[in-house]
Amino acid sequence: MKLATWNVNSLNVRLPHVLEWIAAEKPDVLCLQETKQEDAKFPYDALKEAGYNAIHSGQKTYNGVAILSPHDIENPAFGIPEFADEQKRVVSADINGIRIVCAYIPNGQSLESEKYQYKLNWLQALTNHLAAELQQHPRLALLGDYNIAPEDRDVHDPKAWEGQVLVSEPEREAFRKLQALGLHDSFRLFEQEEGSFSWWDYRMAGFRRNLGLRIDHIMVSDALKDNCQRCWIDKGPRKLERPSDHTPVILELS
DNA sequence: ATGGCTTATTGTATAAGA
Repeated sequence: MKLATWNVNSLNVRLPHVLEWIAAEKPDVLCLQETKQEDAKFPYDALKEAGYNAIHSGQKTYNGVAILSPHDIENPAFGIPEFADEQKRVVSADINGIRIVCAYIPNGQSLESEKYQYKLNWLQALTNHLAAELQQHPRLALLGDYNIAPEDRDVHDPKAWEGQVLVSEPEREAFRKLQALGLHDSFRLFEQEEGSFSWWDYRMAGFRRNLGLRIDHIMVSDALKDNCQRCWIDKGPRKLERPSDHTPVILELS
């Protein structure tokens, strides 16, 4: 079983890349973030033709999350219960006996911004919610754009990023709180190349120079840890014309 | 190297992303 996550930065623009990618990779689950479109515009038909069912929670211009799968998508849920949020950032469902949680964690903008406090509050609410979810669903995976580089080795130039969002200590502490629930960063269960990133700035030839961050993650619960076979980042889509600034992360489960 | 890019919007400049 192959699980994947990809921030597409507008599904309207990126649909051709997504269709091409699912045809080639045939993921059992693909979580998308930043679809940036209302549900009425979501391309259910094109995905169905490609053999994929989908659930989506979207809005115009910003945010928007979806789960795609060729399998049945059961018990869908939207958002974080008991955390009122206009922004469409979470969608969950059961697929092949695994609780899939697709999240687009807030960026935070800057440490001084109100959006940063929103990010930290949001992470706390997600963590509380997942603690309860894990009681109900021991087999759980949290996939998405976390907007957190958990360690310095996930940052191309830690010195240059000091004091920025995505790498700050409170954000990393929030990541460790997710780990404390018994969630494992599946990428780090395996030996990986140095300089492995999932996002590169559009500017400054960031991709060509590998000036990236690893901020897209697939965490799995204790019950799934031993099923992890391989986790990797597919840089292929980042090389296409008009790419998303993020590229897919994939986890193979036995 | 604090943005040189890219997205969206009922646009022709602005906001946001990371």
